[in-house]
Amino acid sequence: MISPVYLKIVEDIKKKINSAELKPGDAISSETALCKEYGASRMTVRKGLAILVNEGYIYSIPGKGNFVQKPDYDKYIIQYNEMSNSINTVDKTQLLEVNIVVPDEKLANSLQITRNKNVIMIRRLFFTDGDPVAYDVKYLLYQKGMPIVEKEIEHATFPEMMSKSTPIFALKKELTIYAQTPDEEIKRYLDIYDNVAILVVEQKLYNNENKPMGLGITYYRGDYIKLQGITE
Amino acid sequence: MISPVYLKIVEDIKKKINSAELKPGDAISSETALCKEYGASRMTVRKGLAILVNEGYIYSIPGKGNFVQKPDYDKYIIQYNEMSNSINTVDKTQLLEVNIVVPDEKLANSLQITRNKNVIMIRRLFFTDGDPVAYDVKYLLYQKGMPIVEKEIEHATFPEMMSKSTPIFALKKELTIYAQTPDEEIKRYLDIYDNVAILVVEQKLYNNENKPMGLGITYYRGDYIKLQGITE
DNA sequence: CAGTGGTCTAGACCACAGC
DNA sequence: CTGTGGTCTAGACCACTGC
Repeated sequence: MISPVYLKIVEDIKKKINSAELKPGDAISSETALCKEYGASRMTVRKGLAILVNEGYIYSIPGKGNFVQKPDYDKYIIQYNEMSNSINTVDKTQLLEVNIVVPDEKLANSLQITRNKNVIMIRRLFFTDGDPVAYDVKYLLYQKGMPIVEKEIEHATFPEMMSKSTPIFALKKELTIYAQTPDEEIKRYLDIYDNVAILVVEQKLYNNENKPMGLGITYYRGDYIKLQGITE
Repeated sequence: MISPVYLKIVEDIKKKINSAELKPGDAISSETALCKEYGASRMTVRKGLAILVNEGYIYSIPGKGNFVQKPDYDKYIIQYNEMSNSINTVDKTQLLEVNIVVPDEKLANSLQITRNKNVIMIRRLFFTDGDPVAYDVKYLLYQKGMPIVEKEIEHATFPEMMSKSTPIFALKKELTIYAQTPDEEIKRYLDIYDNVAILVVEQKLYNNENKPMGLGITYYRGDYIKLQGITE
């Protein structure tokens, strides 16, 4: 295997950390020492260390040295949009309603607007293998370029709806996940007769000034849908 | 503001991307062009570009150039352990049972072991403000150095239990989140008389050879607990 | 072939830690 | 003061792309 020197440095130090030869808080050899050890220039050594910093293995204190970082046990990555995640996929959607509504107090608070502003409401049903698996409601602040054509809305995910009017890179999002029992309306939409729990996922979109641009709430049948997160 | 040249380069290019002046797939000025534009050496320019690559703004194709990356809409970060997440905190725990058990078929499959291996089972209750909010069950493969002292177990999170025997950096984890209705046992433990949905979070720990080392299942009262994820 | 990015060097000056 | 990391330069050679 031919590979760059800086990757060799990265691998060696990772091994030492994973095998507990180096423990959190321990100092790494200094950069000049690593230069000698690998017969490399300082920029090459620093390139390797920069990768370790980026991957969360070490951190630097100027004037002191490089040290082993305490890992973040609790950080998970979750791939989610309302129509697909790492386990489930929605294969059919049905548009129930597109309307301009006046927000109630809770919604106005959530979107940080006054109650005299109008909001676009979109209600949809999601299906997998012919079964209704989720009831989806979205509230969007109206903006120029916003899609109000039904064909554009029916199959779009939340960021896709917004990206018509806001540059995609500028969007920040927030997920809130909880469980609740279904009300009568949701039971009707999701064909629920027994006792089934609902997994609720709220998506909130912000623009780059941290102003809320939209709220989406998706009610999944708890016996059909699972979410999954993994560590890096 | 005094700041390094490479950060100036990063900010300038980010601005162009966020304002949609540069769109996904577009080429960035070549490295030599950026050198002239900023009067900087190539290593300095490349340091800036490396940051943009790392943050997911651009990607490189050797021999061709640097290009604007299509952002990953659907990636969320979630901070979770069974006792605290970004919204809720457990302030009291009660150890119900520590025992050696023989796994049933489902558990044996999940841990990829044969049914004649013994497994440590730990059952706990979690409280917030005096109310029982979660019922927690863990199954651990027995290993040398494993804590079987009740005091060590009662307040420990899952990775803490394992880190006594496995280097912490070597642990990979997986979360599965779903909703279900409580069975009688859970209703009893969580003081549930009405119709309350349960938010179930399964944690699975793997060592660095991707061998399962433990399974944890936490049953949260749906009316008490929410999880939250954010985009980077 | 010229232009691109990927790796690497052997220096330099700076700010900061700690003695 | 020495040793540390942070920034930066002005070159170099390589492999790859596309004409």
